[in-house]
Amino acid sequence: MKRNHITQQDIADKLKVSRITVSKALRNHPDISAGMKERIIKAVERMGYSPNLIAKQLSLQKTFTLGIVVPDLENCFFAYLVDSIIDTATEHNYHIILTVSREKEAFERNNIMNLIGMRVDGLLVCVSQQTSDQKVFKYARKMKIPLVFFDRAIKDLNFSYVAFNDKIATKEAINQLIAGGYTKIAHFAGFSSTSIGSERCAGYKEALISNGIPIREEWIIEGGYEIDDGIRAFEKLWATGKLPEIILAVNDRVASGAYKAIRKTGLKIPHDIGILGYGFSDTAHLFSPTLSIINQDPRKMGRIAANLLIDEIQGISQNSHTEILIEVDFQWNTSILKKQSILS
Amino acid sequence: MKRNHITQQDIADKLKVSRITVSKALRNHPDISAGMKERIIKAVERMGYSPNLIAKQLSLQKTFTLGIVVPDLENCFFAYLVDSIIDTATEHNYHIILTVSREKEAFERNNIMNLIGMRVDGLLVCVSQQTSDQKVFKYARKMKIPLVFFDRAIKDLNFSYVAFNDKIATKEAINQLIAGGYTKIAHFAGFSSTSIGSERCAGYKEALISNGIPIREEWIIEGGYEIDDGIRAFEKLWATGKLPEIILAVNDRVASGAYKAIRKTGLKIPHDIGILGYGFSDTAHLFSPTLSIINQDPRKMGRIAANLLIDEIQGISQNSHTEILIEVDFQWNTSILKKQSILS
DNA sequence: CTGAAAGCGCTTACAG
DNA sequence: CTGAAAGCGCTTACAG
Repeated sequence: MKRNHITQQDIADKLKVSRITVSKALRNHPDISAGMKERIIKAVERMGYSPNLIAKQLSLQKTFTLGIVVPDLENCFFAYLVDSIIDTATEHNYHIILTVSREKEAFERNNIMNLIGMRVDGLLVCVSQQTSDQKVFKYARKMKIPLVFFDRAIKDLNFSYVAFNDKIATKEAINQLIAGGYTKIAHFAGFSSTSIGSERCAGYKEALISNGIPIREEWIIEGGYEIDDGIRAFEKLWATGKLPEIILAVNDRVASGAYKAIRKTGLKIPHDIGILGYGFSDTAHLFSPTLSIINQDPRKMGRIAANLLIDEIQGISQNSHTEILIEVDFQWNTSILKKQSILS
Repeated sequence: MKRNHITQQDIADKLKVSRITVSKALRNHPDISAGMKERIIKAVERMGYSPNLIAKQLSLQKTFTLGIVVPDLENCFFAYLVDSIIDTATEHNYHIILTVSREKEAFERNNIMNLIGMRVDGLLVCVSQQTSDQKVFKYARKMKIPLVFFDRAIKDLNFSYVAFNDKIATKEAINQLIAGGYTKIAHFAGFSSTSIGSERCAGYKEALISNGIPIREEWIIEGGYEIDDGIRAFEKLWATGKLPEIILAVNDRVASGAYKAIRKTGLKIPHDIGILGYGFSDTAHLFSPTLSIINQDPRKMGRIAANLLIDEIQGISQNSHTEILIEVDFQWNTSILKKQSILS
């Protein structure tokens, strides 16, 4: 199927000038007279000219395109994040080529090589959980392609990265709960083998210890990251017969599972038991009662990562090894009761 | 900042052959001997050659890239949809350039013109709610760029489109509820000015009428599409003192608002009142109890739309004006009680 | 103020 | 089996 695109040459022919004149006029080059520019602009509109950016990119050796690799767009956190990256990129006149790795190392490698082939000006990568081979990243480094990791990073490669300060945020949130009069806090944890799981759990433990509250191992229930894991975790807790005042769930899906399991027993949230999760505002408000969260704002992360990358591309931030840990705030919603001492 | 990319010429120089030989060897052209191919492949790996796809695209006049325009990626429905488009595109070796219109006509136009400038092989567009000017779409048509609308379409332009069959799905779902013994069904509607709002409401009314159930205007509460609209709608309903058995909420956010407002009154879902929403499985299961839905599967829509577009690009489906209405199924989850008559 | 030349990195006929 | 020529649509020095 033949397309109908007009070229600068076509315009030049029509106007009986050289195509260089057209090219210059379109870029508002001082060489060209105002009158000629006007004639050319008119012709461009009349003829429906759309500049071939591919050709422009090839000749400029710059694509004004950023490549993104996310593990999974079905995770709404990443959707918000990508949305925010697109916002920031668009502001700076960059396009976005989006790829998904499905948490598979092979896909990730493929995606990155493809993006390099497309000669993106820079890469924004959240590494898959599987990734162990650093070859493709070393290749990007060798090719001097600016790359910024977000959310998850390979630390020993000296690329810039942006992440949440999970441990500190967790400690801070638990401190607030304790200050609010709570002492019995359980944790539905992820796997200690993942950085998310271990960081969050470490924050939980440290907060308790620093407040002189003994850690009860039976209140740390390692499970996973899905709804069913939250259900199972609560069932396990329920079976012990000793309930905490608060459950800290490792993410919102686990929190949702906890909601379901709690409801089944007839207990009421927040009156009989409170829940705290990690997540972000929009999802938290879908819950009823609204889920209290250690609030990890994906838009903030997206904006920071994209700006960092664009700065590196434009050579503003010279030596590409910046580490940014985003502060996370605690959002106390209706899934946890405020005790009297707090209200006053 | 200078990149370090190797070109075919570099490889040719190293091997003392012509760059055409290299080009042919890389495309596995029969002209080239097996021995030479092997030497070249080796050199490619040793030297870290990554083919410049931009140059390839320019010379082939084909980019193997699809352009997407969605109104908003923060709507998880679109996130799932884009994810599925990427899946399908990747299978067929297409890249994705993703743009977001924020429901703004000007952004949409800009995005499309940019994508055409990037010479995407085809466009996948969900038009913004604002869009009234068809100029940019007529331009795409004139340029013979394959375009497929999804979810929302401009019908009188003869482009292909894929949408959900909202009206029929609604009727079917309500029929099932009625067959299950329910007759008192209220509708928290969107705006009748939007196609989504009017289609769904029309399906609701037709189902009641065809079952001989009178329509009670006070049970059709027009509001909006957000959580707060669901809260307000239930408060209005509650104030009348006459509750239905089931509420049909125009989407999952409105359903979530209804959950909250219902809980506040002390009523229990599903025992005192049941809820049915439009949405998709993953979000529905976050609710507790899980939300019954008229199940609009975004992945299905994404896959169908992408395949349709790719077929048109490859000239398989010749005359680009296919309309596909996706059948929607009813997913009966725990937010609606199954009455005895159904269970048996 | 206008234009001819050379180049970006690839590919596709064509000739030998 | 190998390579020289022309082209994709743009841009950037350079010369007049």
